[in-house]
Amino acid sequence: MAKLQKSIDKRNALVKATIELVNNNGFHATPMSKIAKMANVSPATIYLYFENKQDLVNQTYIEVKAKYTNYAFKDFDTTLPIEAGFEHIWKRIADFKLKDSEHAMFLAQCDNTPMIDEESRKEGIKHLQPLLDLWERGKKEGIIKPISDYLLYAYSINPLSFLMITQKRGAFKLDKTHLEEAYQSAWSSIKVCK
Amino acid sequence: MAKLQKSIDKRNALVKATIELVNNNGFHATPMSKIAKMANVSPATIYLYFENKQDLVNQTYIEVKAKYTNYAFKDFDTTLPIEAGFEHIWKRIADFKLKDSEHAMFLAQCDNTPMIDEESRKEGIKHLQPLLDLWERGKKEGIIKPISDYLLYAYSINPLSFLMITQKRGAFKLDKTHLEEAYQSAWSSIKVCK
DNA sequence: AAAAAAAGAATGAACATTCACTTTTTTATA
DNA sequence: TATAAAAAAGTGAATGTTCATTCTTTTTTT
Repeated sequence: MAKLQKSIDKRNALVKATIELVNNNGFHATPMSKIAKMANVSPATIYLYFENKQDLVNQTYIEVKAKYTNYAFKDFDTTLPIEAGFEHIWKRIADFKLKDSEHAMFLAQCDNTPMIDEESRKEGIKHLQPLLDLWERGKKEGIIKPISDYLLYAYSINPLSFLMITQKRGAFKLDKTHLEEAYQSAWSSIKVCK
Repeated sequence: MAKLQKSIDKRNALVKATIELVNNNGFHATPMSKIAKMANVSPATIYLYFENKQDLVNQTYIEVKAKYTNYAFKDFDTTLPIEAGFEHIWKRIADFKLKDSEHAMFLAQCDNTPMIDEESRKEGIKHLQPLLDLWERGKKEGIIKPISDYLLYAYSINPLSFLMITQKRGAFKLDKTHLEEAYQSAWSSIKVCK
């Protein structure tokens, strides 16, 4: 138990260090030695927990992605009406992206780079189902536009990544008002408009 | 003249090779030696045209960004009504992102990575002014939502990057119909809705 | 005392950049 | 216009560094 405990702590420290360094320097400039130093561990120790650097990054990605989707769909009530259900999920995702920007930033970087194995990427996408189901239902009820899920995602969810990155760069700050405006834009873009 | 000609060819070949390799392998896995090989040039020659790797990447970024905005605003008529003007720009941007996906992909990767100097990044943003002017006018006329330009961009333009990447990964194909749907979503998200 | 975990130092490969030399182009002179 | 000296462009092979990974030894746990 003590042994396991200790191990998990080190593993977590390594994952945390990876996220932090990749966020600040990019994958191309985060050597194993720095990861080890930041996690207070010898470089050799990393290899007790991970096969190699790629494995470390893949596992980190999968872990962060899971944290993201868990947060997004926590307490989601599938019986909610479409708009309320969407608003709930949207606001939780917004919350995650803007408050936990360390993790969100890491995901954004992974999602736009050939840094992650295709396999791990697929692993990470799996958990979006509840949102897809909601959209499916919304299309049937004539509330959501009958268009590809990729389009719905691109317009209603993905903009949050851009806003998060922009905010992180200090170009502007997303406050409560902006957030409500953003939500309205997201909803306008996918709802059926008369 | 002959001399200049030759130089520009090599320089272009280097820039082109950089784009291609960074697209396929990521910045972290494109060594100068490969860039040189792909451009049919000795590694040492790169340093006749660029200070170092960072400089090569920065210059490539600025060049591609300029190509993008030039394309987007070519023949733009500032006297067009708001919606028609927006549609024109939007469709040109869509055209660029989907048809010239090599360049668009490179920009997407640069925009989400600490791969580019902050200075070069600023250099690249400068040329978006015509769109911002259009929005300004649209807000005054009560046609465009009176919200931050960052929000307008996030919802009406940025989704195209996501769609381009998704398409590049082979997950789905953006055809004519999708494109019209995408435009409608973009416009719905920023227009004032009664 | 044996096994597991961890460490620091070593290894070898890959890399960005520079060096010393060669080829090509330009310029100046006849 | 032809030619030779000078300059520029280009090269392949070093150079020194950085890095991922492994090896050997030490420390901790069982």
